[in-house]
Amino acid sequence: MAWPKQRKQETRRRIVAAAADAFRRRGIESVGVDEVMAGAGLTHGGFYAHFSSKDELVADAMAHAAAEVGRIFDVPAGAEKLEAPQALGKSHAPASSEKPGAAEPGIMDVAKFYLSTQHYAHPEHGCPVAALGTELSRSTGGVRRKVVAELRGRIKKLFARTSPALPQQTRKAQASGALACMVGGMIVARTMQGKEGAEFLADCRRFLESALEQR
Amino acid sequence: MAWPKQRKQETRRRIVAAAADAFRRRGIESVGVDEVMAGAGLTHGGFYAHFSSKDELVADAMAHAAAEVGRIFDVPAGAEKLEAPQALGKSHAPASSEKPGAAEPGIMDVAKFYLSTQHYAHPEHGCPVAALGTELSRSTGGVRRKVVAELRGRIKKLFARTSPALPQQTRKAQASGALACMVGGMIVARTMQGKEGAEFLADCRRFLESALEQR
DNA sequence: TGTACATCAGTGAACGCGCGTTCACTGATGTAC
DNA sequence: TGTACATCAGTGAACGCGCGTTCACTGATGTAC
Repeated sequence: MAWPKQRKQETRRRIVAAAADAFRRRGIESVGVDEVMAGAGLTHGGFYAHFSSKDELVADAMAHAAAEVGRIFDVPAGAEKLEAPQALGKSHAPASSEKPGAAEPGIMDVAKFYLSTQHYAHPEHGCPVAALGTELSRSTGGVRRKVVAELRGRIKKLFARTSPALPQQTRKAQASGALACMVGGMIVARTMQGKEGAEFLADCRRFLESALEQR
Repeated sequence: MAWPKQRKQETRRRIVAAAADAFRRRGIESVGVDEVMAGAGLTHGGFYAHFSSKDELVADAMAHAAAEVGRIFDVPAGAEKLEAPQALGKSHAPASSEKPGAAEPGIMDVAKFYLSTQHYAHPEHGCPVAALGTELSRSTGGVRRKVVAELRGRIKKLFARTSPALPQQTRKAQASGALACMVGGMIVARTMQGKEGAEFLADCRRFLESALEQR
């Protein structure tokens, strides 16, 4: 072996990160292999030393993007403090669980990060479903499998944040409905752009807050 | 003039309808001019006798698609019966305002059509935002103007369906939040596909129903 | 320690296909006489 | 009523560019001796 064995892996990771960024910023179909490779500081010819096709890259990039925001859905063990994940750090709205020992973690903790102006302003580091949802809804094979698995995981985590006192069906509806509101809210807000979009986002937060209040 | 003067207009309308169908089914970037023209029973060469560019077609197709589903957002005058629009006809869930003289028209009447299994199964005749939202969120020029105007109109109409007894801000949050839930619900459901997606949709309906209940 | 060698990640030119766009042509239709 | 003509919606070949993919080559790095 003439090269450091882990160097190729690191390059691949850099390509995946550049792809996850570019795809979320400008769309999967609009971004070519050459643009991704340039984003990773490489030339396009080397691409196929790492991936068998653009589709393989897309699948990896979606997994990478999902992992980047996945943390905000995680249910903290016990009443631990919920850290703002790096990607969406400095949210304008501190999660209520940041008061340690206060209320147990609820869906609103997630929603406040998801529907934050930070996330709004940075699709390239945000949820891949919010950035690429309708493109992904038409995807197939490995890409679609990964996306659907991610969605299932999120619903499960949101469900775990609902009140155990409620009937199962209500909890499930809250988890699904809140996810829908988050995804749709971000997509519509980003379509509107600017202040109008930011206000739409704020309304979605208010709506969810009220909808998830003690029932 | 050697040709019936309205024939060209009819052909153009046919092209726009074929485009609105194809775009919503398979995405704007994935559908070529030749595919649209074939869908209208024509050859691709004739396209530029009707449109100056593909982008002009996209703008027209989005307006056509919006009009096709726009009716379900309309506020019926007084307590008139709300007809299921042709595009989403035979919804599985009859709108509550179909009981004439009963409750005034609410957001749930819209949501039941929007989140119906009919709409779920037929993106090609459904809401363009649900079918193409993330592609549209990156659009510019005439396309984006038309889409944003459509979104504003919908929020206005949903607002008009909220209870005048509620504070303005609550009504606005309900209109925006419900729209977000509808759009995101349909996008996520269609990504999941099959029975899983249909169940997700049903949960979104339950969530909205509960969230919009008297407050 | 120093030199020749083997490896292979990355380079850059090239290929081929698809798609938006152009254009010379056709042939169906209505008009003029 | 019938025939020649003008119009122009629609045809189909072609162009050019972008993009996914391939491939012969390079040159930086570690190893052998």
